[in-house]
Amino acid sequence: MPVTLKDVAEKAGVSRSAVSRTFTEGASVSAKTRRKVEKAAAELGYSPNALASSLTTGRTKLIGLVSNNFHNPFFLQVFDLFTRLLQERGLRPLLVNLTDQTDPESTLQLLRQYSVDGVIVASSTLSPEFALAFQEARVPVVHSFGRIAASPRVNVVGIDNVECGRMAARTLIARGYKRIGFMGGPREATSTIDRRKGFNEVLSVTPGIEVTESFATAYSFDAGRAEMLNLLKQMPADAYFCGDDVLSIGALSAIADKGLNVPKDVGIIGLNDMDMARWENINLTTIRQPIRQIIDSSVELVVAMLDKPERPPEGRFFACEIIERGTLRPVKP
Amino acid sequence: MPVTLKDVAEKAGVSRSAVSRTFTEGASVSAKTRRKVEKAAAELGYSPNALASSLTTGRTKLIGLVSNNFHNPFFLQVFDLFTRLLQERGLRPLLVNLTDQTDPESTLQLLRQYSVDGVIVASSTLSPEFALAFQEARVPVVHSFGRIAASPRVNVVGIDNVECGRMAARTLIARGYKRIGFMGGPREATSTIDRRKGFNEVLSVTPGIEVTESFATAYSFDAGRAEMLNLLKQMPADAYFCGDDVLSIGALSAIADKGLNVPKDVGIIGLNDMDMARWENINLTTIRQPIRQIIDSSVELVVAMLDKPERPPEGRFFACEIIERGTLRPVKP
DNA sequence: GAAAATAATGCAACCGGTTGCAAAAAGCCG
DNA sequence: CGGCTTTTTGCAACCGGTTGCATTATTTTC
Repeated sequence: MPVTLKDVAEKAGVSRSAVSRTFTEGASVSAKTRRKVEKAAAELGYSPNALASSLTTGRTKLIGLVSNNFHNPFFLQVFDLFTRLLQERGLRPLLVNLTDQTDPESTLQLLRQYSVDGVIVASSTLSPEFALAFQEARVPVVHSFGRIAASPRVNVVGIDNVECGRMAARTLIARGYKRIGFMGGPREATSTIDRRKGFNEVLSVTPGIEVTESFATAYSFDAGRAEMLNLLKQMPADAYFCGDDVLSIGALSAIADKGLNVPKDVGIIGLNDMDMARWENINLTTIRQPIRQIIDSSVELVVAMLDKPERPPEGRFFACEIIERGTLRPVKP
Repeated sequence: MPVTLKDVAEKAGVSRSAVSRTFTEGASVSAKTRRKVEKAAAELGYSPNALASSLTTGRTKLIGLVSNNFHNPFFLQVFDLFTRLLQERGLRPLLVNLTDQTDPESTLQLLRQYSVDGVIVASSTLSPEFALAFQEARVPVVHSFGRIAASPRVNVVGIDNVECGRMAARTLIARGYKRIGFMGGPREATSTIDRRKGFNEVLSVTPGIEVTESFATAYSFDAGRAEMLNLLKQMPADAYFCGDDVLSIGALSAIADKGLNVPKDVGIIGLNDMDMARWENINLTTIRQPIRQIIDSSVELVVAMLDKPERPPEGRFFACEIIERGTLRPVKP
């Protein structure tokens, strides 16, 4: 039923090769032939089958977009940007929702069956090993929002979470908070581990600070709220560095429940600067992750891999900045 | 470089057909051959190329997932569910972000190039014509969150927005509100048109009610906030039915800014019951859209179309329910 | 205007699979 | 064990394209 190359060739009175060349960038076709072919193609409503051509060219222009963060509104922005940027380059995102299936094997196999040209792993919770499995299978891969490494074994684009931990600590110290809490995301997430490390690194060399720590079970509102409700049962700290923004918002709701005031009674600083953080009824002080740059760079990197698959892995990390809003008290004069 | 059917056939000492049959459900292969083939395949790490096989079978198991709602957090839930349900059935979502490109032609062509088996259009703002273009091109299509029609020309799954408008109106009347506002989404969105219709239908036959109406420029926080700030310049109504939840949250932030109390000074009812609506610091009274049922049903319908492409178009609509939370005053005793 | 260089074209093989068909192998029966 | 039925197997053609190569047409050059 769908119209093929052959149909167009017959209608235009030329060979199949001629039709194929008409639709191939930089192939040799005379103006006359091209005209005939284009006319026939338009009349028949022909458009070339990308999958058939991929058989010989070895390129599908499909990019696997793999994530396990379908509950964090921050990632809607991530998907929006990724899909737009990929589309702009003529690439097509094949979306994979990992749910709790974090073993790379089955995903690798799936994406191979579809001959994706490359893979983007968008996750701040997956271990570097996940992306590494693709790399080892010689599938071009970039881990976005992944863990920093001095000499990465796989392409990674993201932020320096250790440095973010330091920034958070310094910020809280500068505001004069003395009893400070780390309320991390899931214990095993690399982002949690790294942020905690940087955070403690600074606080441990600062005299007169009392540090506590706890972990939410997920990067989600409910987990943040539950954890903060728990913390509020005893005497809470003066201020918390929360695992991310959505966790922070959960914590804020718990604090409001208890009738405490933010930032007077408890201060909160988040991380991500998701769209919602600037909403006036949330107004969260947070550490901004330069999402646009991260995603731009990830796409650029995966495209570079397509052209040069043997390109050695690279790590690209972007600086974060503190976004001052209303959930921390002002710096002491 | 990747291992093919031929490699496996040679290693196993059988014909290519034998290998193909081993991996084809219900094909005739002896146990002995199957064993040999599976052993060879495992050793070589073979997995069949889904795209090559699609050439002859005519099935890619790719489903185009098309949306223009990448800014509404409600749709993260939508994408989560769609991808999970499709994956469970062995289907692969090819994601298309419409941005402002709402002309179906280029999307249709794109999805044809990739020979998608079917298409799901997930949008409450696109006109029915969008999905219709696929239908007319004989591409199995389902419009999710689309507009209700008595005898639809294309498969649609969603809610009855007119009835939702009525529900909202009745709810506000029951609470004793007299000065009532409709704060719609984009003027041209079918969902806006329909909700407004049902809303006015009820209010126009209720004596003693004063109705006003206005429209936000998008289903977004900022648009909701801007519109409400505008409304608050003059004397606002007692209660508003807002286009959707994210719009409602924007409106709530504007109201809080002005120092007014919800629900005492102004009442708000939204629509969707997105995850965020139940967050304790939002606590939005809203009309719940049965998202799970809608998406289940959409996937089921698109699968049914794959098996029977000539299936006549069907409309499936689900009932909504009022979710009482904190943004409307209680019913008068 | 003829020879040489360049461009355009079609043939045929190939990409990685599937499948109808006829031949071969295996199973069944008396 | 021979004849008959059923199952398994390989051959070869095909799905919808691309591409190297040899052939033919066109252009350039003197």
